[in-house]
Amino acid sequence: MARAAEVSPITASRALRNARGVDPTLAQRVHEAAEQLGYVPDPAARALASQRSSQVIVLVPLLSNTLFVDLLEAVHRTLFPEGYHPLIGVTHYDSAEEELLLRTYLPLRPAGLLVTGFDRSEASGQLIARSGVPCVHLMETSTTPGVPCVGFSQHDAGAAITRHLLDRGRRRIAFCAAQLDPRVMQRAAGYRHCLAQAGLYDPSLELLSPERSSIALGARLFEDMLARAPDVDAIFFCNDDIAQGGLLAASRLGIAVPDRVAVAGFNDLAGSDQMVPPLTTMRTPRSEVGRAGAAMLLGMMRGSQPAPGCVELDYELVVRGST
Amino acid sequence: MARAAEVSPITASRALRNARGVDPTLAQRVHEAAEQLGYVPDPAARALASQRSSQVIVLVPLLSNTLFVDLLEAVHRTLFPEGYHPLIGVTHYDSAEEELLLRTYLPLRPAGLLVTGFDRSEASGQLIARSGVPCVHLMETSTTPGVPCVGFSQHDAGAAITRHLLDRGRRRIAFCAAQLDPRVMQRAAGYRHCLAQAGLYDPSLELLSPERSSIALGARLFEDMLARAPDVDAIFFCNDDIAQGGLLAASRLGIAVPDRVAVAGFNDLAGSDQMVPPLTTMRTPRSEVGRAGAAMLLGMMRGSQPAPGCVELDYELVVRGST
DNA sequence: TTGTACGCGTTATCAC
DNA sequence: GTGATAACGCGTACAA
Repeated sequence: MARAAEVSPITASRALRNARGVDPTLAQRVHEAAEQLGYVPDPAARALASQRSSQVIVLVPLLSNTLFVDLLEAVHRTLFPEGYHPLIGVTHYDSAEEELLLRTYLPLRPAGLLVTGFDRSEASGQLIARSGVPCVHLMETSTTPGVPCVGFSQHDAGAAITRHLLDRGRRRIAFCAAQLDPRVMQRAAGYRHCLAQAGLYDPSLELLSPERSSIALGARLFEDMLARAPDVDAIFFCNDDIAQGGLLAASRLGIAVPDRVAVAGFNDLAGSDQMVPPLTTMRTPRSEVGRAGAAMLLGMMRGSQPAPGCVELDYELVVRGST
Repeated sequence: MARAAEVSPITASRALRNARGVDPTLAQRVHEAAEQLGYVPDPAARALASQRSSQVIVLVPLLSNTLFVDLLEAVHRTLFPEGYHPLIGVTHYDSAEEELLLRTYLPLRPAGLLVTGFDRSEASGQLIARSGVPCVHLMETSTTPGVPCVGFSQHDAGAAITRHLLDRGRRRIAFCAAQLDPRVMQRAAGYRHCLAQAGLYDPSLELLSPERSSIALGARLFEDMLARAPDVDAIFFCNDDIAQGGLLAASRLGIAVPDRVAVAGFNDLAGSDQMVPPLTTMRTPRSEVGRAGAAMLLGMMRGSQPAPGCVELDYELVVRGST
């Protein structure tokens, strides 16, 4: 290949990497030769020599929540054109799985690492830190300075939608949650904070299930909640999927929404706008989190000087018929 | 590391790969030494020397359809414990994107390749063939012998659910579809075939939209279909998400399901059992497709002698309240 | 700006 | 069953 372009191998190498310090004429010749020969540099040899691959490990809890699909989509759109290749790992909210994924993929010497939230095992944290691989945390914000992260305040967003229910005149506002991951618990804290300030917090109106979030579970939680506290006049579901399940249960049981019970969700997932009635929810900036997080990582991978801090994004209340 | 175990590097290499022809005593010593040192073989060096990595490229059209998420989950569960690592690529039903992904990832010298269906560009097909990488096709079946694939007959499944509607006494059976990928069109063919045999095929009852499948689109298709042919007494939606949208539209418009119009979906996605009324649908074996496809690939990667052919799996009609 | 010499960490080959 | 040697195909470091 270098022969075809009549340059030394190293010049070809530099030209193909678009490294600086190569005569444009030679670079041109190299690119043409590569094109004609269909030459593609071997990523393995490249990784071995440079101790760095073009892969970026992206760890998400699930793919069954479209939230993370949107996030991944944005990450891909941002990284791929820059020559970095996302390698998706699914943790299932399991720190042991996350650790195994890190042990498996960190030896690939990835160029970067994108992880969800801050909650992980001690061992995982150390694996990341000792690897020296640039890492950005997504979906949450941190108060610790110097930690690269892009997210929004789950706490405040949870409080904001609770306040919306208060503003609608509701007084017996319940909270139904599943999964109970850190971000859900932060929303729960926001809910409590908001109601406590209003003097309306009642622990018996919280229904927390460790089960995997699903539409079917939402239906069950809705029924359980109404059976337990028939006087509830609003329910804040921690995620749109269980909120949709709640709305469907209401429809099945003939319970008027929002007249008898208002229903609010979280994340504005697909289909929420099509429910009957349409679901009030909090639109969270997951695509923007993916984009900005990947962009921050790009900077770090290329050796940005100023240590990037924490980027806090906005969420948006979407008021629809269910409240 | 080899020093620590007091053996030559090559013996260590063989021991760690569990290659045959190593004294169990030495192998033991090597494994212990690796354990103590926290030694992990470098995948890049391994790939460079052996011309083969442990990665398996998996190409799916979308992640927003939980069908493919289930598929990927099963693939991961099958490959990962065997030391192979799925690398997910999303094509968005775009052959140019698929080709780019192949051009990008094939140079990694993956151990195997898992692709969705048979419909791809000439160039993509050649890239795969010339790479020599073992490849299994998923979700469809092929009549061509010798092509490794795991799937089911989309055509017959489409015909079967249409027959169910006939059996329910419906005579004006419509077909609503989105996305219009090859598998959707095969279901359409099954629908036509079934109705034509019954002498009830009416092209004006087909509504095909190239738009991306979604709940919102399903609602729109439902309304359009009823406006166009008020005498429709059943609608077969090509996928559960648009079927769910149809049911929600019916609920919103006060159209009785199934009394006025029966509704059937396809794939049995999350939430279909929670609809009001619950959605009749075709349960497709995507997890089994993932598992069996990955298992077939495992055989090929390890050099199975008998060229694996086509595995055809079963689907299952799930009758619920909507019909 | 370009080139030389070397090494990255592992496995293939072939001898012992 | 085990080991010596070489090579995999690039990039780094330094020299020119």
